[in-house]
Amino acid sequence: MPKKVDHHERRTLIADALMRVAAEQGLEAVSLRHVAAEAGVSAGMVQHYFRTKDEMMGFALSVVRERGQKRVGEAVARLGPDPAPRLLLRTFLAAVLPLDDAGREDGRVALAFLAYTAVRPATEPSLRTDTAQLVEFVAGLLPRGRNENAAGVLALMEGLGMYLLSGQYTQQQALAALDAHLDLLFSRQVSASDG
Amino acid sequence: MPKKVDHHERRTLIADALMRVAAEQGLEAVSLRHVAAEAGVSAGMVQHYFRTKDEMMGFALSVVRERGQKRVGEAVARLGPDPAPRLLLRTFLAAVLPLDDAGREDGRVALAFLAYTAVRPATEPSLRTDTAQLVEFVAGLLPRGRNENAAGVLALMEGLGMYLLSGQYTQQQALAALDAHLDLLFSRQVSASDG
DNA sequence: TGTTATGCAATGCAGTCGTATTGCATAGTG
DNA sequence: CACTATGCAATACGACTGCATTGCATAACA
Repeated sequence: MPKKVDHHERRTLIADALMRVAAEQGLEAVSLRHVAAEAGVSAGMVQHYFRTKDEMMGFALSVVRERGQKRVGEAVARLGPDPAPRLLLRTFLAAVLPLDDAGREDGRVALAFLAYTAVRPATEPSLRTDTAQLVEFVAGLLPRGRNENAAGVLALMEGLGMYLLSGQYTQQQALAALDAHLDLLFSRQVSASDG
Repeated sequence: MPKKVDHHERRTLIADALMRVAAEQGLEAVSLRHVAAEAGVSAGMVQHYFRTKDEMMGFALSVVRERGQKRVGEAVARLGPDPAPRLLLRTFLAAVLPLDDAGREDGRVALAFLAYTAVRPATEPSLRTDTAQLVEFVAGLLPRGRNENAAGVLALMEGLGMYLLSGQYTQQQALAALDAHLDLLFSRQVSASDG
């Protein structure tokens, strides 16, 4: 059999180019030829590794997700064993937020994909992460009686991400809002009925 | 001079069709001919009322925003004069969330536009609402000492909206998260709840 | 009633799209 | 060495895009 090429590597190379195009010019600018040019390869090669455009999009989407999970995992691992719940939660949330350039680029792409998949139910379950699991994870880190706020924490994070991406909040504002929220969650309060 | 036609009405008619297409098939499916077909008019007429596609997009975007503001305004006005801060805040937030079908459609379109304008700085300032003013508005409704949580409230709302649109949270979950957050913010006060 | 600016439809054009097809160089196998 | 599956490039094709242009009916004004 002929040439041996690392398929996955080639596909990732192309997916990276796709994400660069999407981050800079939006998902509508993503075409086979455009991606090929960005990747510095021929359009034929893109076709060779992805039989259809949707297949390419799907693969790129999976790369985005994996990259995000990897970033979060590394940030958390950097905390060492048995970190304090609040610190762990904050690290997790901050790792998801698009704070540095790389994160911003990924965030732009993720946002584009979100709008993209909002219309294509086929690829949706891939992006529709195990949010329920995330909610449980967050709930486990909150003080007792605050379990009901877990979903809100994730929503706050997502919203902060959007405001960051659209440039309406600065990094400082977003982190301040995040910390203010954590203050609220981890502060001792008297609630009227059960909290 | 010839026929007298309500320009704004025609443009709105076309923009409505555009939003229907965008809500159902995404913004990439928005083309002059497609929108014209959806509106039940000729492609030439669309061209007649919008000299360029970008002009049409911009107008549709402004319609989305106006519609949203109108919905919020009406919901707030329905409260009557001098509503309690928490009720006013909750009403405002719930009015922004995509809870009914109409809101969901508008939300889809808004999301598509968000990703769209994320790449086109020209139209961005139009969508980049006076968020700062909103933050101030929210801050004025929060109990004293909670001003720093205003930005977080907006982010939470935005995030809940996204989770609602992507189907990751149900209405009940989103409203529960919203109320749990309000409970936290208004911890000393009467907790309200309604469907 | 004639004039004319306007509303609107139809067509054409250059460009891009996704994809199917074809051709070929080549590296690994027998 | 001969063979062949594979990597990859190139091209063709029909559909679609935004936009410019053209033509014409008509309603308001002179």
